[in-house]
Amino acid sequence: MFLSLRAEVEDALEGALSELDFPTDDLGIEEPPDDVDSVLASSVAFRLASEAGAPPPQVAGQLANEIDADELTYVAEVQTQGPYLNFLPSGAYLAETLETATDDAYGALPDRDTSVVVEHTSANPTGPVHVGRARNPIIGDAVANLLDYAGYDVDRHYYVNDAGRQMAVFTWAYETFDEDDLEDGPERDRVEYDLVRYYRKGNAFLENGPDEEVAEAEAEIESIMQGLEEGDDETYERVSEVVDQVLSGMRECLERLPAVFDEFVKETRFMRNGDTEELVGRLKDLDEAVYEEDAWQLDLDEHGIDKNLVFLRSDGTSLYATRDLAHHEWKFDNYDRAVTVLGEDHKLQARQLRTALELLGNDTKPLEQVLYSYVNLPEGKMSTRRGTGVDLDDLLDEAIDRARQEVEDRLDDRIRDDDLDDEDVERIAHQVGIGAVRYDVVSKQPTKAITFEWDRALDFEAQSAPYVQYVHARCCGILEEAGFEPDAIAAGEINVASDLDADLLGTEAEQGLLETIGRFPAVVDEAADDLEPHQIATFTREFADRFNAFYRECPVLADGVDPELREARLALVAASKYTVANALSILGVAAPRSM
RNA sequence: GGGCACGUAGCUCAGUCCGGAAAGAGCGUCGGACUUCUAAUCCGACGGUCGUGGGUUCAAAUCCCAUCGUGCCCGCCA
Repeated sequence: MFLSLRAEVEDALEGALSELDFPTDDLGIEEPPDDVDSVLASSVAFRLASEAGAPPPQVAGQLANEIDADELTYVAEVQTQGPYLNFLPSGAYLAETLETATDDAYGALPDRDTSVVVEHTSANPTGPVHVGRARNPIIGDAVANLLDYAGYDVDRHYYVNDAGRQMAVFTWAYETFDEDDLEDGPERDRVEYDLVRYYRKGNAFLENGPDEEVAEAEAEIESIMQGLEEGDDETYERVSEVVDQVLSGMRECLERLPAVFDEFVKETRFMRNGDTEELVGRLKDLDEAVYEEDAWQLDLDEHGIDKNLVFLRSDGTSLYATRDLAHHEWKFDNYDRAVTVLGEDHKLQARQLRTALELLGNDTKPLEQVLYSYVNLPEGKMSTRRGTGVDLDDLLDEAIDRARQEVEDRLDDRIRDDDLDDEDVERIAHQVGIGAVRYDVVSKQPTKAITFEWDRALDFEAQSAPYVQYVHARCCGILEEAGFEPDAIAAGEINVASDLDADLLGTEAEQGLLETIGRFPAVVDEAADDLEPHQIATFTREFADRFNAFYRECPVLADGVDPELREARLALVAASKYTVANALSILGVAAPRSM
């Protein structure tokens, strides 16, 4: 609805400008500050002042006179305030917003008939997922949800690095060492915690072991790499045994968030189907291809990248980057757009990838990257190989424990008489605990550096998930109290009369809430365009503020409330419920029925 | 050394792409509000040379240049 309003305002303003012979290239449309009544405004008058030979406020007046609000559907009135033009929403705008928003798909944009693959996480299958990487699945999942909501046809991919040197090392270590060789037991009863011990042991051995034995190990590792390159089935099986086990454990961890994938794409796929070999041939034919120190590389100096892209080692094996080129051509063949969520430390590689893809004749516009900066510990970087870092499992466990404690502490002074049972407590603990972790990550611009601190990551106060979740629970509480079935609320099947009178919602709190609800689809649209899910988080906070003001000032079910007003307010609560539930679902944060 | 990102209140962050309404939240501090749909809430107070210096503009946190600080990258690793 907001989108229609904006279109209408743009049209009207453009018409007025051309009528007065002013240029129409910049309409100066903006959203006014909170203390202004309008929903949209324009600052064009500033720019026209010199051309018009009149001060801005006078120009604004001329424009306002030129626009006949009676001919507009969603605009009730055009006012000037100094140099600004303010467009006030009409009753029809608010009524249509209310009607549109009382729908469980509110905020979802029309199908764009465009497919997009969102690749995220893609952590090497070397061990437990740690917090240093946790931004990736959380942001990635939200980006995918966001695009889905914005009308794209989304596939979520995890690209599995199962052909790199690390996996060869892991496979060798797994086959070479026994349980007896390992110092400690697994930190957790799950397969990747078990196997990572071999990986760490292997790496330590390669670093500090006796030279002769290390040389033998290196020879074995080299033969595994060669086997993979040649597409040897037995080697593939050996490596797969490690990869598949570790990956299954990591997957379980990610599902706790939950971050789920449509497909785990293994890079060996592009070696075994011949794509990599074919691609290497094409790379060698490029003008930029050079053969230096027995290795094939791309000299990208001319393209502003001073680091060569090595695509074939001197031993003839391909590199991650080589296979990733084949991987991306495959994406281009199968999707209209390709979005990758990756750490800022991969930025240079991303530039090399894009440039090489261009040189190979691909149009790389469909390829977009969302970059985030790593989460570090106060004492430094997290590393799977060295075993430094906080496991995501531990963070989630702690978050749930603290949330459970919170719920139990509050149990005694609950006003609401809804008898939370043990199951509810556990449900709330999970929803709030995990929600808080996700919200904390997804609500910030990904490019900002984060240093991990337990208390900060698990702060339930602040501008956190529980604050927004609580609004949802309040909506549900009111709806339940009004007689709607909890199950229907959970399923989003709240049926309120659609012919009710939005004019009844006349207070500032009600109008402000309705206007905020009306902006939601536009926020989804813009956030999706920018690939910035944190815009949705910012919106949920503004929305929660508005809702709380309404909650404070506008009783819905109290005895003195007129039945018609009660219905209208109930519809507003239902619309609020859908808005906040859907916004939270984009963020991947649970919307609790009660808390 | 070079490239990229970040720098807004004591702390954590919106706002920056696309310049416009005397800089907005939360936490913390201080003071208030539960016989009323859930107080994980709300109201009020205190708190800011938007890193610094220049420039462009009627107008700069926002654009340009320089500079300082922090992070990341500059492997035949991923």
